Amino acid sequence: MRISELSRRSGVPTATIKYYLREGLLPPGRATAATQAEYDETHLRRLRLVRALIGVRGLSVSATKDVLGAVAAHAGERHQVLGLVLGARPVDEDGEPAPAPGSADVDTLIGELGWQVSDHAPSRAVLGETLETLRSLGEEVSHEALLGYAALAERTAVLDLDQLDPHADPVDQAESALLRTVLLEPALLALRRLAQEHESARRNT
Amino acid sequence: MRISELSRRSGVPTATIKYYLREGLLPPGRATAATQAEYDETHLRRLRLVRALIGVRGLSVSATKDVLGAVAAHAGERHQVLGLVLGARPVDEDGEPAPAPGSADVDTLIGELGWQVSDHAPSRAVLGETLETLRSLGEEVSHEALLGYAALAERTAVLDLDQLDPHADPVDQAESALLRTVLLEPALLALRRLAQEHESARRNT
DNA sequence: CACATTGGGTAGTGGCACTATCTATGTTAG
DNA sequence: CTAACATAGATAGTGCCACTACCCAATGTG
Repeated sequence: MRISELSRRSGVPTATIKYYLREGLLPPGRATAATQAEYDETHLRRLRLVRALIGVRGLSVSATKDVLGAVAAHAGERHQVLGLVLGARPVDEDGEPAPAPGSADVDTLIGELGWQVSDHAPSRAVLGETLETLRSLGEEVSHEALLGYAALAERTAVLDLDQLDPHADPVDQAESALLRTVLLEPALLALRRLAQEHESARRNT
Repeated sequence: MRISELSRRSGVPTATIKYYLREGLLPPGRATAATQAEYDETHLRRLRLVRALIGVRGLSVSATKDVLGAVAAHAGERHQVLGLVLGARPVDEDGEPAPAPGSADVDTLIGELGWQVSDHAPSRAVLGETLETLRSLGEEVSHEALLGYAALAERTAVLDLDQLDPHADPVDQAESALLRTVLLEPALLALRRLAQEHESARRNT
């Protein structure tokens, strides 16, 4: 199909599609001539995926590019992909591992839980920073509470992985995992909010 | 204290503080003269809170204003506050309840769980939209899985509420709840990512 | 009473996600 | 075969947002 059909079927203006092509969010079509290119279903799917990541989850264009790049680079290594980027901190100038400043607290917690995660997982830093900020605002999260949250996170992760189709090919599986990891985030937070409202009402009897 | 001290103690430039004052994120100081106003510790705390919501959680300035306004308006009605705005959809032009398009799925789920949440909780819509988007991408979340996530969300909420100090005054309690609800979000998502990486590695033996 | 500081207001900046326009081709209906 | 229309690719422009810089009259301060 040509760009106008891609646009019509996705609801995304052609100008925006061209923009995504320039930014590398969408692979170029197969050029048939100097001013003609052919797109297929994979482009359409990718475009919808990009829109979902940007629109539903609120990722920036560059973060979206990083995420998609990570999936492409590590497809087949599911756990790598799952631990990756996403919320992520900008990497060092030189694009290297990034020191992972992860506070001692976080390291201790992960050790206690027996979790095996790579040293430079950006989530370590996110976790550390968030807890540090809360502490500075006088809202320390106790170690026990943290263990409780971690246990629930672990069960959530089990649920996440149970939903992957083990027969799908690695690339599809990685993409599916990505989609569910990232796009379910707003849903999980919404569930928490609703549960809080319910629980709070319950306690106030 | 005067604005320069507020700036020095918070690390926020005076120009930015003035901006927040204009935007209503920070209440004006007590004016002592035409070109002089006095700020106190509550301003400092509020300023740090604003910075945390914007910086750590990534809320926009206007969303931050809405959140803080909601807390002020509903302090004392903890469950109202907890269910409120936050991630939120922009309200209708007229600022009314907003129809809450919440899909039938979501209503069913909430009914099944026996949760008591207000009809116009924005989280309903967020949840519905997210699930709908995933479905359109061919990643349907089964009803059973959703029930599983909801159960975990409920336990998370219990943990959240357990950490509130029942002796604190309602306003402080509402603020504390807000802080923990909103600021813990990145931390909870980070825990999920780490848990996914661990669980995925574990399964791959 | 000289002078740096402040409150309040207005205008400017840089980044981001598009969006519009232009040109040199291509395609296609008649 | 050609006139009308649709690209691809490039460049420039737009609107919004979160600041940021500057200006002024009015202070407070040594």
